[in-house]
Amino acid sequence: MPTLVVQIAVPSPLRRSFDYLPPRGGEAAQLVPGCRVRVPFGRGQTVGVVLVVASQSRIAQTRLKRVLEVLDTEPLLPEELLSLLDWASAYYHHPIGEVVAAALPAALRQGRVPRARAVTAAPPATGLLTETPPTLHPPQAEAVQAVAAASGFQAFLLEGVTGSGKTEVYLRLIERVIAAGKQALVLVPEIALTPQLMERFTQRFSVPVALLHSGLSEGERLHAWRAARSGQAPIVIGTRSAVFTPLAHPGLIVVDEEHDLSFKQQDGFRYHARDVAIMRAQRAAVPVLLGSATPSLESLYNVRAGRYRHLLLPERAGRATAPRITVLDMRSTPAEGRVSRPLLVQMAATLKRSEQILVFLNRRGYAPTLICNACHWVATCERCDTRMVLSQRAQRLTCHHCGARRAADVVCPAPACGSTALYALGHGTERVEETLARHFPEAAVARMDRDTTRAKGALHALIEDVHAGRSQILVGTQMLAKGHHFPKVTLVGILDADQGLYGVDFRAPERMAQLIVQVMGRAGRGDASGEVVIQTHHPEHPLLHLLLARGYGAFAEAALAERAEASLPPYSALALLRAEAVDAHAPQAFLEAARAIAEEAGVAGVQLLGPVSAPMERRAGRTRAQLLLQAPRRATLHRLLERCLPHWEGLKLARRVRWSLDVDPMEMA
DNA sequence: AGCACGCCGACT
DNA sequence: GTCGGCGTGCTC
Repeated sequence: MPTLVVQIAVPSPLRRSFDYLPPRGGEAAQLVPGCRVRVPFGRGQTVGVVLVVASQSRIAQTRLKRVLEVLDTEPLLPEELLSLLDWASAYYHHPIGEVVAAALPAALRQGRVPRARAVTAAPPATGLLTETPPTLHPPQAEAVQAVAAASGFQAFLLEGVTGSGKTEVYLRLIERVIAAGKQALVLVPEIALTPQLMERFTQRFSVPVALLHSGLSEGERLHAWRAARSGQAPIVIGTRSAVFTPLAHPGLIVVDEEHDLSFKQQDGFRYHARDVAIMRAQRAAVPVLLGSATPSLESLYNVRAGRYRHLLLPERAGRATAPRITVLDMRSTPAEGRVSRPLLVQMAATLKRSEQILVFLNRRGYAPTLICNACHWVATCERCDTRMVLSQRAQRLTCHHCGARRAADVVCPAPACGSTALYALGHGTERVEETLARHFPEAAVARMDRDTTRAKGALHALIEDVHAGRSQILVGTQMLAKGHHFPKVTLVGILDADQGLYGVDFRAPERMAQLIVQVMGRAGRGDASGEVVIQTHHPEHPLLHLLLARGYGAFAEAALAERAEASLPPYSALALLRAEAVDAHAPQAFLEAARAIAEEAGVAGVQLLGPVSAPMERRAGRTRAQLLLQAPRRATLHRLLERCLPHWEGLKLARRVRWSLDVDPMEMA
């Protein structure tokens, strides 16, 4: 009988699996891929997941240790999911142990044996539906038909503005999936959007819905995870990490708001849940539906390349008219604070009609700068290359990058100044709220940003106040733009439409366009037609122009042409090697060594850009630098990364910095 | 990443 | 004479 060797994913930052001998006794038959095992590792023990049972190892037999215990009688992670995790580990060049860990609730990661829990039998409903679905309009019916007709894997991009009925398309498809005895996995960008979707689903269907997001307790998470894995929950809704939830009978994957940046994990295992969802659907041989009013340029590119099928939902017929748009050139428009006079006039008229207003500004706090009038000293963060943001009626300074906070200065601390003429420069949501409250004393002004929604239930309370008419004006950051439906809002003001447009990030125009379109979708959802006021300092920007004159499709077309011209994604593949350290020179030194290794790797066609300082060089007391790797073809880039990583890891300098590799970076900062 | 081993300064 | 600093190496 040949000796078996078990390859195991062990939770460690090492980019490899570990080989073990089967346990003593007759447990070998239980060593099925996807089962958890307890193994000796280093000094102690740890819990790993069986990846492969092989006949031999590259490690000398004598060095192999034995599996101590098999924790599961059947695989916790099905084959389909293991293969996906393996792909993700290779694609994102992230350690398999950490990737596998991302697919398990903490309780199971720690080796707890799942106890069969008494299943509370759902009150057996007579049918699948608890409400009668509305009639589909023809484009919706066509979309449903197209996806339902897919046999096996096929990717669809469902494009439709707010109110065009994307969710109804999801519901109809899910209905079919459930009727066929299968499960639907629905991914949403944020926790805040899960209750709304949950409500739509529980209103429509009389089946259990498993909800997975970061706000759950460990117990709740485990429960939902098991309901998904067992097939007991035909509908699984979740944020990013839910893309790795095992499903007994996968039937459909939906990625709602597919363009949203929250799908990209920004630390550790930097995967993009939308892209992982595509790969998962392929492995599970099920259709995948990406929905958005403002599809990412990547997805539109995939439509062009014939990889995705484009399903378009035109604006719904019932809607009065598209919102009327006014663009204001802020270089020549009088304003009160950040709010232009024409917008104030429109606001007054809207309030008079007892309608509601959203005011959007992507900057929280009172003012982004506290400055001395006498010597021009500016309050900066000690640990970051940034200014402290003045908050809470000028009482406190906060750094939005490292979280540092202190009392606002009353006297200028600059040597030999001592002036008391310190003033707030610039405008954040808090200050705009103040401006509007002063200008419209009779109206109730509310603010919705990270600061006012931190507390549990605060977001819900704010939304309720708008719905109940207790707030007439709502000032907020981009969280305003996401999915909340306020039927009585007829005016939307965007105070800084062009923010970041001329910055370092090549995705800035795409984000601006998405934001404008999403915010426009908030205006006039009821019977009244809406108005949108866009304030900008760059009304001549060609892409902004195109967006407002001819819509998102024309914008995307032009933006893609620019990307092609500059050989930027999706016309090339990027990876970003980042490094940071308290020692100001270590990151550059590490990246230079990394670059030298990459140059010697002998992979033609990869451009190495840098190392350069990160856009904000110092953050939280660490100096940051980055090296950008760009290749016309993804395969080329991967070949290079595969060759370089073992050498990068082996660098002595690597131990002196915190470094990370970001494949398909979404933010260059 | 942890965690140990290993070789040089301030303490009982 | 020891406790402990973090540089270096290893994890099947």
